[in-house]
Amino acid sequence: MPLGRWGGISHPDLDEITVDDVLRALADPTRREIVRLLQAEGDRACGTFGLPVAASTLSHHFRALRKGGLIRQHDHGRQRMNTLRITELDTKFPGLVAAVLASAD
Amino acid sequence: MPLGRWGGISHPDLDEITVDDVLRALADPTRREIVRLLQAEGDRACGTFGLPVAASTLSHHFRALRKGGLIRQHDHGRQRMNTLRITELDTKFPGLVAAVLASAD
DNA sequence: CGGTCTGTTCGACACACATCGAAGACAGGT
DNA sequence: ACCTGTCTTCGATGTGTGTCGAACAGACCG
Repeated sequence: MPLGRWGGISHPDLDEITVDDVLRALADPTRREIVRLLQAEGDRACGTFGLPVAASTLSHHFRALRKGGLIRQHDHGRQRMNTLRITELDTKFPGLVAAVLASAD
Repeated sequence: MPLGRWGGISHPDLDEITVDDVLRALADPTRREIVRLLQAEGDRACGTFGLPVAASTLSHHFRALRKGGLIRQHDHGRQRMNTLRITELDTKFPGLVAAVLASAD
């Protein structure tokens, strides 16, 4: 009996997040694009990014961002909302995310 | 007839360096350590980092850093010197490398 | 020239990862 | 109850990458 959208989404504490986590998460262009859109236009559901990848791939990227501490997720009806943890992250890695976001791909 | 240390080491122009190159290069802890030591203690030869990896692995990492635009190399006698391209990089990706270097692993 | 030191190249290997389609889980609406 | 819309999980696949040892190239020194 496989489980569907389960788990009460788990987010790492700020203390647990390493620079390695963050850099590995940001080392993918699709994920950087997600983070950029979140910063530019605010919170949004997983399906509302117009990215040229399959839904399952998208899901994989969102998990990577969540485990890397880049985003926070919470369910809202049938959609899953994403929020940038940029303020938190900036206290631990000052300027890191901002510098990446400022750099066009 | 394999070639040895050949090629007149090739470095990418600043224009060619993408944020993807830089982030992929910095996404490895060994390479981050190399960059940190270069920033902290200045230019040095490949063999003078006390890193727990084989020489061939080291060589692989230096090439990754060079192709990613992070360092510049030039031969000096039998050793190869490494220089951080931090000033150059900072004009293109302001604060990026500094933010990474400021974050302890 | 022969030996040594430094660093690179070459395979080979294991593992991580981006990608996809198919199937499943849940929430809402009809 | 059923269908639909949204997202996740699973399994498979291809590609990338970190690691190593062995062999090689070139510089220096005796």
